[in-house]
Amino acid sequence: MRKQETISGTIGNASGSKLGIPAPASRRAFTDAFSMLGATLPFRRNAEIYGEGEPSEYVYRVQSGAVRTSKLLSDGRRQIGAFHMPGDIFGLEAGDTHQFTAEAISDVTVLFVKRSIIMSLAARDGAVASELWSVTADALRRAHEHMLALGRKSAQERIATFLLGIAERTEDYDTVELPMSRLDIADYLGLSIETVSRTLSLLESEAAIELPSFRRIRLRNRDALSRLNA
Amino acid sequence: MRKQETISGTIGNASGSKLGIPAPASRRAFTDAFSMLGATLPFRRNAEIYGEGEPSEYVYRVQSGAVRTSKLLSDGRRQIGAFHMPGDIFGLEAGDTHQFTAEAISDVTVLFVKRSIIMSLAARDGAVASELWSVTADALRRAHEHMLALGRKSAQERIATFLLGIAERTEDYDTVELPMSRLDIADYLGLSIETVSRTLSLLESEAAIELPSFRRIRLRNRDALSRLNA
DNA sequence: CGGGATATTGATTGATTTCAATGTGAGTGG
DNA sequence: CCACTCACATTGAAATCAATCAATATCCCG
Repeated sequence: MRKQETISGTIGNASGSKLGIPAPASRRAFTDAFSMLGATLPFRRNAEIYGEGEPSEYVYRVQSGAVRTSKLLSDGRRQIGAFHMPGDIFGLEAGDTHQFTAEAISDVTVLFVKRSIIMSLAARDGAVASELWSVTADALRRAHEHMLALGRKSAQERIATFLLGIAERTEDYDTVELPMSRLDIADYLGLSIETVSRTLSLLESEAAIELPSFRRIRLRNRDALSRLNA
Repeated sequence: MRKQETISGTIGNASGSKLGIPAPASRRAFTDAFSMLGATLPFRRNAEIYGEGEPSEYVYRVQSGAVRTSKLLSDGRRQIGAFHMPGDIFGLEAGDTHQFTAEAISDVTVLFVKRSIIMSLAARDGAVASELWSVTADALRRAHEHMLALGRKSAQERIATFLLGIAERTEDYDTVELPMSRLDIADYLGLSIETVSRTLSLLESEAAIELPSFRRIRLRNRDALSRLNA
């Protein structure tokens, strides 16, 4: 598998990013263009959407399901840069080839638009250009936040940060439905699956969370998690 | 090897970033605007240029010297996101407040321009908007590359990646003059200073590098380092 | 030529990984 | 509907890499 990437962060709602500049009315020019121009494409669980090193011809938006973007080292070690949830843009990168691999975590539907179309649209329409920048700058902010976790946080802190981050964009404020496997979480957080598993068990034993099933986590004590969020 | 920024970002020559779109003539519209409009400001070694959480009123370009941008955890653990060298843009972020602290590593001179001016310029001039996006997308690419190092690389691999990345943008292809301390390197690579020091010594004992003085490193065997670059 | 900051080196500890079973759950076919 | 199976997850024990604790050593500065 190859990889490339685009936006990172976590599950960031790319379209919700804010401009630093007063451009309120134009905030959705790019997003709207996507909705108008985008064609729909479905992918099965684990299918590759694009691979690292491939020409980056299209830009994507998650319609339903979840997508991971990751990079591999030559010996197979993997770093997931971001999980993309519905509404998130991915595949928008500097350069002509994807720096990441994008894969479907669950069955997903994406919208896609030719990159060249996005770019020429941006060249003509300042509002589009502005939102285009915002989406990228927001991804950068999340990437930086994640660097802090990877470089300086303990396993417990990384898990706590991850859980709170996911919960933020969940309907049910307290119960998180994870679309991704433990391995995905491990590769996102720079840990082994065993450490992820052990740390979740530990947090459960401390009554910070509850694990009703593999893919479902109930946050019982946000304060405890926030404290770990350093 | 070319001047690809592979690494860690840093020191990236922001103005040299490539668009994915044919926009050759406009590549320096933003950079040029900076040169025209920017006011000069000097900072002493270790002086703070701006602090995390402060309103992000200006955008900066390094004129001379080196700058680090970093984030702190509440207990003082620090992650340096990037080192900025002459020509690099920094301080350009999503949102109205800085997500980082920027400090002078050595005595530095920076150019700065009001963010609002940059933004309205971009709104009017597609070439500026395009380069603005490129600069940010390029920073994102480096951040992602660095995430891979922080999440998945060993100490030796991180150091090798770091050295090759810095050497890429050095005049003298073989001898690297480090503007930053071991502590800065450690906080950039997510290691302790002792591990940085030990790893450099190890690489020296393997004849991959030579350490004529604290701040100077000679690369004696790039292949050995590249092998570690995974 | 000192002196403090910065860096190296050594010894030890400790968090996380790795290796190794065991457990659990969802899907399939009888 | 149940049994089987395979992928995924948990748990345990041992090994390992890097952090921490602790002295020196070196460099740059005045």
